[in-house]
Amino acid sequence: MEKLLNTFKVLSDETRIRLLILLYHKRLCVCELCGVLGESQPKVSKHLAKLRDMGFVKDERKEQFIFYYLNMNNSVLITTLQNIICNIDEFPILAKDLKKLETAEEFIKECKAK
Amino acid sequence: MEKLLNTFKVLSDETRIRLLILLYHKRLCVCELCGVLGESQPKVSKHLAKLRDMGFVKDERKEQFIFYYLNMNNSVLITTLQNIICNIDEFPILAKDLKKLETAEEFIKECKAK
DNA sequence: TTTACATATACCCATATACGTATATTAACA
DNA sequence: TGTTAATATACGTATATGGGTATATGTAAA
Repeated sequence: MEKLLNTFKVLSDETRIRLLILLYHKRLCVCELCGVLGESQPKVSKHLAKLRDMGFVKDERKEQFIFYYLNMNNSVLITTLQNIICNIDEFPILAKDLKKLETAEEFIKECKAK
Repeated sequence: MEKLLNTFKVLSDETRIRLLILLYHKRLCVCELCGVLGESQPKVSKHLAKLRDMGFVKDERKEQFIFYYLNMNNSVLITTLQNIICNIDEFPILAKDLKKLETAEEFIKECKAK
Protein backbone atom coordinates (compact mmCIF):
# COMPACT_ATOMS: atom_id res chain seq x y z
CA MET A 1 0.00 0.00 0.00
CA GLU A 2 2.88 2.29 0.89
CA LYS A 3 4.36 1.76 -2.55
CA LEU A 4 1.04 2.48 -4.23
CA LEU A 5 0.70 5.75 -2.32
CA ASN A 6 4.29 6.68 -3.16
CA THR A 7 3.62 5.98 -6.81
CA PHE A 8 0.81 8.50 -6.85
CA LYS A 9 2.78 11.02 -4.79
CA VAL A 10 5.54 10.81 -7.36
CA LEU A 11 3.03 11.40 -10.11
CA SER A 12 1.46 14.46 -8.43
CA ASP A 13 4.27 16.72 -9.49
CA GLU A 14 4.47 18.12 -12.98
CA THR A 15 8.26 18.05 -13.19
CA ARG A 16 8.36 14.39 -12.15
CA ILE A 17 5.68 13.36 -14.65
CA ARG A 18 7.65 15.12 -17.36
CA LEU A 19 10.83 13.31 -16.31
CA LEU A 20 9.13 9.93 -16.18
CA ILE A 21 7.49 10.33 -19.58
CA LEU A 22 10.85 11.21 -21.09
CA LEU A 23 12.60 8.31 -19.36
CA TYR A 24 9.86 5.98 -20.52
CA HIS A 25 11.10 6.64 -24.04
CA LYS A 26 14.83 6.85 -23.52
CA ARG A 27 17.69 6.56 -21.07
CA LEU A 28 18.91 10.12 -20.50
CA CYS A 29 21.57 11.98 -18.57
CA VAL A 30 20.91 14.91 -16.23
CA CYS A 31 22.07 17.60 -18.62
CA GLU A 32 19.82 16.25 -21.36
CA LEU A 33 16.88 16.23 -18.97
CA CYS A 34 17.61 19.80 -17.88
CA GLY A 35 17.88 20.84 -21.51
CA VAL A 36 14.67 19.21 -22.64
CA LEU A 37 12.64 20.42 -19.66
CA GLY A 38 14.24 23.85 -19.52
CA GLU A 39 14.54 23.49 -15.75
CA SER A 40 17.46 24.18 -13.43
CA GLN A 41 19.97 21.46 -12.65
CA PRO A 42 19.36 21.35 -8.86
CA LYS A 43 15.62 21.13 -9.44
CA VAL A 44 15.98 18.24 -11.88
CA SER A 45 18.58 16.49 -9.72
CA LYS A 46 16.42 16.70 -6.62
CA HIS A 47 13.43 15.20 -8.37
CA LEU A 48 15.59 12.47 -9.84
CA ALA A 49 16.98 11.75 -6.38
CA LYS A 50 13.46 11.36 -5.03
CA LEU A 51 12.54 9.04 -7.89
CA ARG A 52 15.71 7.05 -7.28
CA ASP A 53 15.20 6.82 -3.51
CA MET A 54 11.69 5.54 -4.03
CA GLY A 55 12.94 2.95 -6.49
CA PHE A 56 11.19 4.27 -9.58
CA VAL A 57 14.32 4.98 -11.58
CA LYS A 58 17.91 3.74 -11.56
CA ASP A 59 21.09 5.50 -12.56
CA GLU A 60 24.37 4.53 -14.12
CA ARG A 61 27.49 6.55 -14.74
CA LYS A 62 29.02 6.57 -18.19
CA GLU A 63 32.17 8.65 -18.53
CA GLN A 64 31.37 12.04 -17.09
CA PHE A 65 27.59 11.66 -17.34
CA ILE A 66 25.05 9.94 -15.14
CA PHE A 67 22.26 8.32 -17.06
CA TYR A 68 18.84 7.65 -15.60
CA TYR A 69 16.36 5.03 -16.72
CA LEU A 70 13.03 3.65 -15.56
CA ASN A 71 12.90 0.79 -13.12
CA MET A 72 10.30 -1.46 -14.73
CA ASN A 73 9.34 -3.26 -11.53
CA ASN A 74 6.34 -1.05 -10.68
CA SER A 75 3.40 -2.19 -12.75
CA VAL A 76 1.02 0.53 -11.55
CA LEU A 77 3.54 3.19 -12.54
CA ILE A 78 4.27 1.69 -15.94
CA THR A 79 0.60 1.14 -16.71
CA THR A 80 -0.19 4.69 -15.68
CA LEU A 81 2.56 6.15 -17.82
CA GLN A 82 1.30 4.16 -20.79
CA ASN A 83 -2.17 5.42 -20.06
CA ILE A 84 -0.91 9.01 -20.12
CA ILE A 85 1.06 8.44 -23.32
CA CYS A 86 -2.04 7.04 -25.02
CA ASN A 87 -3.72 10.36 -24.32
CA ILE A 88 -0.64 12.53 -24.82
CA ASP A 89 -2.55 15.08 -26.87
CA GLU A 90 -4.51 16.07 -23.77
CA PHE A 91 -1.23 17.17 -22.18
CA PRO A 92 0.52 19.66 -24.47
CA ILE A 93 3.50 20.11 -22.15
CA LEU A 94 4.29 16.43 -22.35
CA ALA A 95 3.80 16.32 -26.10
CA LYS A 96 6.13 19.28 -26.48
CA ASP A 97 8.76 17.59 -24.30
CA LEU A 98 8.65 14.50 -26.48
CA LYS A 99 9.15 16.57 -29.58
CA LYS A 100 12.11 18.27 -27.95
CA LEU A 101 13.40 14.86 -26.92
CA GLU A 102 14.17 14.13 -30.55
CA THR A 103 16.93 16.70 -30.28
CA ALA A 104 18.16 15.59 -26.86
CA GLU A 105 21.53 14.56 -28.25
CA GLU A 106 22.15 18.22 -29.01
CA PHE A 107 22.19 18.92 -25.30
CA ILE A 108 24.76 16.34 -24.45
CA LYS A 109 26.88 17.54 -27.35
CA GLU A 110 26.60 21.05 -25.98
CA CYS A 111 27.84 19.76 -22.63
CA LYS A 112 30.82 18.14 -24.27
CA ALA A 113 31.52 21.18 -26.43
CA LYS A 114 32.05 23.52 -23.48
CA MET B 1 -2.54 18.86 -16.99
CA GLU B 2 -3.92 20.43 -13.85
CA LYS B 3 -6.63 17.78 -13.72
CA LEU B 4 -4.12 14.98 -14.22
CA LEU B 5 -2.01 16.28 -11.34
CA ASN B 6 -5.09 16.63 -9.15
CA THR B 7 -6.09 13.08 -9.97
CA PHE B 8 -2.80 11.78 -8.64
CA LYS B 9 -2.88 14.09 -5.63
CA VAL B 10 -6.27 12.69 -4.76
CA LEU B 11 -4.89 9.18 -5.05
CA SER B 12 -1.87 9.87 -2.82
CA ASP B 13 -3.89 9.59 0.36
CA GLU B 14 -4.84 6.23 1.79
CA THR B 15 -8.21 7.35 3.12
CA ARG B 16 -9.19 8.76 -0.26
CA ILE B 17 -8.15 5.65 -2.16
CA ARG B 18 -10.22 3.58 0.26
CA LEU B 19 -13.22 5.86 -0.27
CA LEU B 20 -12.87 5.77 -4.04
CA ILE B 21 -12.53 2.00 -4.19
CA LEU B 22 -15.70 1.65 -2.11
CA LEU B 23 -17.59 4.18 -4.20
CA TYR B 24 -16.46 2.43 -7.35
CA HIS B 25 -18.55 -0.51 -6.22
CA LYS B 26 -21.55 1.21 -4.67
CA ARG B 27 -23.22 4.52 -3.93
CA LEU B 28 -22.82 5.05 -0.17
CA CYS B 29 -23.77 7.57 2.49
CA VAL B 30 -21.33 9.18 4.91
CA CYS B 31 -22.25 7.05 7.90
CA GLU B 32 -21.78 3.88 5.88
CA LEU B 33 -18.38 5.10 4.72
CA CYS B 34 -17.35 5.97 8.28
CA GLY B 35 -18.53 2.55 9.42
CA VAL B 36 -16.74 0.57 6.76
CA LEU B 37 -13.49 2.53 7.07
CA GLY B 38 -13.62 2.81 10.84
CA GLU B 39 -12.64 6.47 10.54
CA SER B 40 -14.08 9.57 12.20
CA GLN B 41 -16.93 11.46 10.59
CA PRO B 42 -15.07 14.79 10.18
CA LYS B 43 -12.13 13.01 8.62
CA VAL B 44 -14.33 11.19 6.12
CA SER B 45 -16.40 14.29 5.40
CA LYS B 46 -13.37 16.41 4.73
CA HIS B 47 -11.93 13.93 2.27
CA LEU B 48 -15.31 13.61 0.55
CA ALA B 49 -15.51 17.40 0.32
CA LYS B 50 -12.12 17.49 -1.35
CA LEU B 51 -13.16 14.77 -3.80
CA ARG B 52 -16.38 16.65 -4.50
CA ASP B 53 -14.66 20.02 -4.98
CA MET B 54 -12.26 18.47 -7.45
CA GLY B 55 -15.13 16.90 -9.36
CA PHE B 56 -14.26 13.28 -8.69
CA VAL B 57 -17.46 12.40 -6.82
CA LYS B 58 -20.98 13.79 -6.66
CA ASP B 59 -23.47 13.75 -3.82
CA GLU B 60 -27.23 13.54 -3.48
CA ARG B 61 -29.43 13.81 -0.41
CA LYS B 62 -31.96 11.10 0.25
CA GLU B 63 -34.06 11.64 3.37
CA GLN B 64 -31.64 12.33 6.20
CA PHE B 65 -28.64 10.82 4.44
CA ILE B 66 -26.25 12.19 1.84
CA PHE B 67 -25.10 9.64 -0.68
CA TYR B 68 -21.86 9.91 -2.59
CA TYR B 69 -21.06 8.32 -5.93
CA LEU B 70 -18.24 8.40 -8.47
CA ASN B 71 -18.25 10.97 -11.24
CA MET B 72 -17.36 8.81 -14.25
CA ASN B 73 -15.99 11.67 -16.36
CA ASN B 74 -12.33 11.19 -15.41
CA SER B 75 -10.92 8.38 -17.49
CA VAL B 76 -7.48 8.36 -15.87
CA LEU B 77 -9.09 8.02 -12.45
CA ILE B 78 -11.47 5.25 -13.50
CA THR B 79 -8.76 3.34 -15.34
CA THR B 80 -6.47 3.63 -12.34
CA LEU B 81 -9.12 2.41 -9.92
CA GLN B 82 -9.79 -0.56 -12.18
CA ASN B 83 -6.08 -1.22 -12.29
CA ILE B 84 -5.95 -1.25 -8.48
CA ILE B 85 -9.00 -3.49 -8.23
CA CYS B 86 -7.42 -5.97 -10.64
CA ASN B 87 -4.54 -6.26 -8.18
CA ILE B 88 -6.63 -5.93 -5.03
CA ASP B 89 -4.83 -8.79 -3.30
CA GLU B 90 -1.67 -6.68 -3.18
CA PHE B 91 -3.55 -4.20 -0.98
CA PRO B 92 -5.03 -6.01 2.03
CA ILE B 93 -6.61 -2.88 3.49
CA LEU B 94 -8.65 -2.37 0.35
CA ALA B 95 -9.62 -6.03 0.16
CA LYS B 96 -10.74 -5.90 3.78
CA ASP B 97 -12.80 -2.78 3.11
CA LEU B 98 -14.57 -4.50 0.25
CA LYS B 99 -15.40 -7.46 2.42
CA LYS B 100 -16.78 -5.13 5.06
CA LEU B 101 -18.72 -3.33 2.35
CA GLU B 102 -20.93 -6.38 2.00
CA THR B 103 -22.34 -5.49 5.40
CA ALA B 104 -22.55 -1.75 4.76
CA GLU B 105 -26.30 -1.79 5.08
CA GLU B 106 -25.84 -2.70 8.72
CA PHE B 107 -24.30 0.69 9.32
CA ILE B 108 -27.14 2.67 7.87
CA LYS B 109 -29.59 0.53 9.82
CA GLU B 110 -27.62 1.32 12.97
CA CYS B 111 -27.89 5.01 12.18
CA LYS B 112 -31.63 4.72 11.84
CA ALA B 113 -31.93 2.56 14.95
CA LYS B 114 -30.51 5.27 17.23
C1' DT C 1 -41.30 24.91 17.03
C1' DT C 2 -38.20 22.41 19.63
C1' DT C 3 -35.16 18.47 19.61
C1' DA C 4 -32.18 15.13 17.64
C1' DC C 5 -29.36 13.40 14.23
C1' DA C 6 -26.47 13.34 9.84
C1' DT C 7 -23.21 15.92 7.78
C1' DA C 8 -20.20 20.01 6.95
C1' DT C 9 -16.99 23.31 8.30
C1' DA C 10 -13.63 26.30 11.19
C1' DC C 11 -9.67 26.46 13.69
C1' DC C 12 -5.31 24.94 15.28
C1' DC C 13 -1.33 22.24 15.06
C1' DA C 14 2.29 19.29 13.26
C1' DT C 15 4.39 17.73 9.30
C1' DA C 16 5.59 17.47 4.44
C1' DT C 17 6.75 19.54 0.12
C1' DA C 18 8.86 22.38 -3.45
C1' DC C 19 11.98 25.83 -4.75
C1' DG C 20 16.12 28.90 -5.11
C1' DT C 21 20.77 29.77 -3.85
C1' DA C 22 24.91 28.27 -2.37
C1' DT C 23 28.13 24.66 -1.80
C1' DA C 24 29.90 19.82 -1.78
C1' DT C 25 31.26 15.74 -4.36
C1' DT C 26 33.32 13.02 -7.76
C1' DA C 27 35.48 11.66 -11.99
C1' DA C 28 38.17 13.12 -16.00
C1' DC C 29 41.82 15.42 -17.77
C1' DA C 30 45.68 18.81 -18.13
C1' DT D 1 47.97 16.82 -8.37
C1' DG D 2 45.17 20.63 -9.45
C1' DT D 3 41.41 22.06 -12.13
C1' DT D 4 37.22 21.64 -14.59
C1' DA D 5 32.77 19.95 -15.46
C1' DA D 6 28.64 17.10 -14.21
C1' DT D 7 25.89 16.08 -10.65
C1' DA D 8 24.33 15.94 -5.75
C1' DT D 9 23.16 17.92 -1.52
C1' DA D 10 22.39 21.45 2.43
C1' DC D 11 19.95 25.15 4.04
C1' DG D 12 16.33 28.50 4.49
C1' DT D 13 11.67 29.69 3.37
C1' DA D 14 7.06 29.67 1.85
C1' DT D 15 3.18 26.93 1.23
C1' DA D 16 0.28 22.83 1.32
C1' DT D 17 -1.63 18.96 3.64
C1' DG D 18 -3.84 15.94 7.08
C1' DG D 19 -5.89 15.23 11.46
C1' DG D 20 -8.34 16.25 15.88
C1' DT D 21 -11.68 18.93 18.46
C1' DA D 22 -15.26 21.91 18.57
C1' DT D 23 -19.05 23.89 16.35
C1' DA D 24 -22.34 25.09 12.56
C1' DT D 25 -25.89 23.66 9.30
C1' DG D 26 -29.90 21.65 7.75
C1' DT D 27 -33.43 18.12 7.66
C1' DA D 28 -36.57 15.06 10.24
C1' DA D 29 -39.30 13.81 13.74
C1' DA D 30 -41.63 14.70 18.10
